[in-house]
Amino acid sequence: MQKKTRDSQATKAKIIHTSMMLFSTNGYDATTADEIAKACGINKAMIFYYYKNKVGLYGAVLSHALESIHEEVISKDKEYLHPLEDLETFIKTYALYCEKHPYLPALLLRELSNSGAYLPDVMFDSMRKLFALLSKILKEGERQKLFFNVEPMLIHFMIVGTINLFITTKPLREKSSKIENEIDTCCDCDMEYVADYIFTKVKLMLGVKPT
Amino acid sequence: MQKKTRDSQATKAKIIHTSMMLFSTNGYDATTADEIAKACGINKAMIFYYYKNKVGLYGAVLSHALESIHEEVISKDKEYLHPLEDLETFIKTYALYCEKHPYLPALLLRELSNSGAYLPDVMFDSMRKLFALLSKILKEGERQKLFFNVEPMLIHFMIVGTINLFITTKPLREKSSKIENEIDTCCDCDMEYVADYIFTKVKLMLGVKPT
DNA sequence: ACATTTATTAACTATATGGTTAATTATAAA
DNA sequence: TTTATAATTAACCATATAGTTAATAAATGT
Repeated sequence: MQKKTRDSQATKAKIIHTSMMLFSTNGYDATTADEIAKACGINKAMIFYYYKNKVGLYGAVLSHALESIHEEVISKDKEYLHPLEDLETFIKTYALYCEKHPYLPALLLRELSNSGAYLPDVMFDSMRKLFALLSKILKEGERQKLFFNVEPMLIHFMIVGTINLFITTKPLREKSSKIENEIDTCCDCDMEYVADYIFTKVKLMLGVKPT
Repeated sequence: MQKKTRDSQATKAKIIHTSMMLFSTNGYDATTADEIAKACGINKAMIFYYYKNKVGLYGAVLSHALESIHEEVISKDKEYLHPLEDLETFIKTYALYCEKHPYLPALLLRELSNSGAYLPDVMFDSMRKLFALLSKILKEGERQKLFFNVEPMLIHFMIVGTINLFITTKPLREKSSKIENEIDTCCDCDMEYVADYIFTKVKLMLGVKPT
C-alpha cells in the first residue's frame, strides 16, 4: 500500500486556485464545497480544516486575486503629478493585471451586479482604493487644465467596466460571431489593443489637446 | 370558512414580477422556488404548474424584462441615416428603458459576467440585436465621416456597460460614500444626467466636430 | 344540476448542501 | 523510540432544494 505524503502548503494552494477558477466560472452559489474538493482531489473536510466556512474561503480567494493590485496598480504614497502618463499607466496596468489574473474580472463583475452580497471588506476596500486612485489622477488632470468635465465614477465604469466586460464576454462574443460574422464583436482583439484603444478614447473624451 | 377566489392571470403575473425581483437581487442560484412561492403568497407547486422548471421560469422572466426593448430601443426596419441623433436616441432610450425596468441591468450583467450560463436564446438574441443596432449607427457615422476610429464592441461596453453598472452599483456607491465623502461616487446623479454625460463623452471620443 | 376542467393545496421525494466528528496516519519534536 | 502534533479520511448530520403526486375546490361547460 503506497504511503501518502502530506504537503499542507500545496493542499492549501490547490484549494485556493481551484476555488478561484470555479467561483469565477460558476459564481459563488453554484460552486459547491463537494465540487471544489473533487476538482482538487482532496477530501471535502480539508476545505473546512483550512477555512472556517465557504464564505471564508471566498474571502481568501478574493484576497489572493487582489493581493498584488496594491503594488502593481495602486502605488502607495506615490504623487500623481503627471495625469496623462498616470492615466495611461492606470489603464494599461489594470488591463495587464486582469490578463495575468484572468479570474478577477468575472469575480469583480459578479459582485458589482450583486450589490456586493458576499463582498468581503478586503475586496470592497481594494475597489474603493482603485477608484480613489483614478479619481485622484482625473482631478489632478482637471486642476492642471489638461482634462475637462470630469465625472470620476462614470469614467471609472467606462475604463474598468469595459476591460472587465471585454474579458468576461469572450465566449459570448465568439458564439455571436459564429452565428453571423457580419458583426464585429472584437474576437481577434488582444488586451493590449483594447487598453490602447480605451486610453486613446478616454483622452478624447477628457478633451486632451493633441501635442 | 372564506371561499378563495382564483385568478390564474394574476397568479402568473405575480410569479413573474416577484421572480424578476428576486433573480435580480439574489441571482439565479441563490433564489429558491420556496422563496419565490413564499414571497408571492402561493403554494410552491403553482410555480411548477405554470412553468416547467426553474430555468424555464428564469427564461420567462428575462423575456418579460426584454419584451419592449424591440419597440422602444430597437425599431425594426428603421433607417439609420442620422448617426448623431440616432446615437443620442440609442443612449437615452436605453437609459430610460433601464430606469423603467430596474431589474434588467443586474440580470444582464450577471449573464455577462457568467459567460451566459443560464442565458436563454431569447435574451442572447436581444443582446445581439441591441449591439447590432449600435454597430449600425456607428458604422453609418463612420461612413458619413462624422465618427472616427470606431470599434463598436468596445463603444458598446462603454455605453451599455456604464449604464448597467451605474444602476447595479448604487448601494455600493452609497456605502462607499458613507465611509468617506471626499470621494464622489455619483450618489446624487440621476439617470438623465448620466445619459447626457455619456452622450457628450461618446461624441468626443468619436471625434465629432462641434457644430 | 351535474360533469368537466383548471387552479390550488398539503404532503411527499430523492438528492444535494455546508458543515461536523472521530478515527487514522504522516510528520515533527522530545 | 516514543510522544505529540497536524493533516487527512470516511462517515455522518440537519437542513435545504427542485420537483412530484394525489386530493381538493373553484370555475366553466353542458
